[in-house]
Amino acid sequence: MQFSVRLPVATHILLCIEKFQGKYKTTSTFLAGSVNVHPVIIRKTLGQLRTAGLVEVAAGVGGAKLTRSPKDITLLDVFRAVEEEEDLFHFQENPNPQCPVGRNIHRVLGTRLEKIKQHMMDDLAAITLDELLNAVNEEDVP
Amino acid sequence: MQFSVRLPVATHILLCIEKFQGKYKTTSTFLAGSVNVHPVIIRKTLGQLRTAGLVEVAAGVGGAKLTRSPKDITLLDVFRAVEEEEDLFHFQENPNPQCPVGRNIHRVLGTRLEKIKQHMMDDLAAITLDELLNAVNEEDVP
DNA sequence: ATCCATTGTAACACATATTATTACATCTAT
DNA sequence: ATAGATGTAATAATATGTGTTACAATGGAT
Repeated sequence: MQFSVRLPVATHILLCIEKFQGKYKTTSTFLAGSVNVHPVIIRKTLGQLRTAGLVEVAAGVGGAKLTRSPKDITLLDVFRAVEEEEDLFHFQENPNPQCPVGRNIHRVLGTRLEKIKQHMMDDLAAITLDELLNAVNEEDVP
Repeated sequence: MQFSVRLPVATHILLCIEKFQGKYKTTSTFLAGSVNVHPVIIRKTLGQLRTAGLVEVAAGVGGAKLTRSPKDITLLDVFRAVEEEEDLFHFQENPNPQCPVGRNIHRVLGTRLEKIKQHMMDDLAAITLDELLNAVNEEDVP
């Protein structure tokens, strides 16, 4: 079990948009060439990022740009843009209410797993696009 | 995207096994009645827990018991028993190596996401079956 | 020794989520 | 108007998760 490729792909897209701003027109086809996915996947993901207010896409003419500084965009913003808001773990629907374990498991385990998810969100919020871009620029191994 | 029901179900099973030890024979059918899943799901999960060395199952006669104290079983043990060992996020296979973002994204983003997964594992390791059982016993709302 | 409840496991069915692809209406600078 | 681009729906292919049936193997009880 692992999270889908959407967060990594969306992050890749955002990094490219910023990195190539002013140098290339960052169209879905251009971005697809770097990420190596179908341009429609790029457009769908850009749509999610646009809905989340992270990018502006030039309809018709093409190309995208960030709506704010990479310093002010975190992986949590990206995560929320492309993933559903839900519990980290899926719970069994109808445990037996006549069993002391069955009638308490969701609350007892759920509250603890919720904290773990919160930690994950905090960790994602601590990573900015700016940090990633600097790492890409500085640690580039061509 | 969320993790499957396996960790919660496996935890439920372990709690029942300990809670009802000596009072009921914890067969797959008995456990299935508390969790509310098909007995075969219970047997499969018990098989994973057995492989991980967390439980002993009495073949033929039926019933299961923990191999060690609930104090010494953490949710990380359970997680590892029922989930594959893999990255938290799935990465795109072949990003463009000629693009500075494409050729660095996996390393730059991957190392950071790996730390997040490690935090998650640490959090899971801090929760024992004993703690959960106490919570179930003490906070029981019949 | 046989019986019977139970486990272990394979096989299959089904639903859902993910990713890839095609198609096409719409948009906008030129 | 045209050309290149986006937005989005529809579809397909694949993978994963979950439910179910079936049955051989196990081991205590009789």
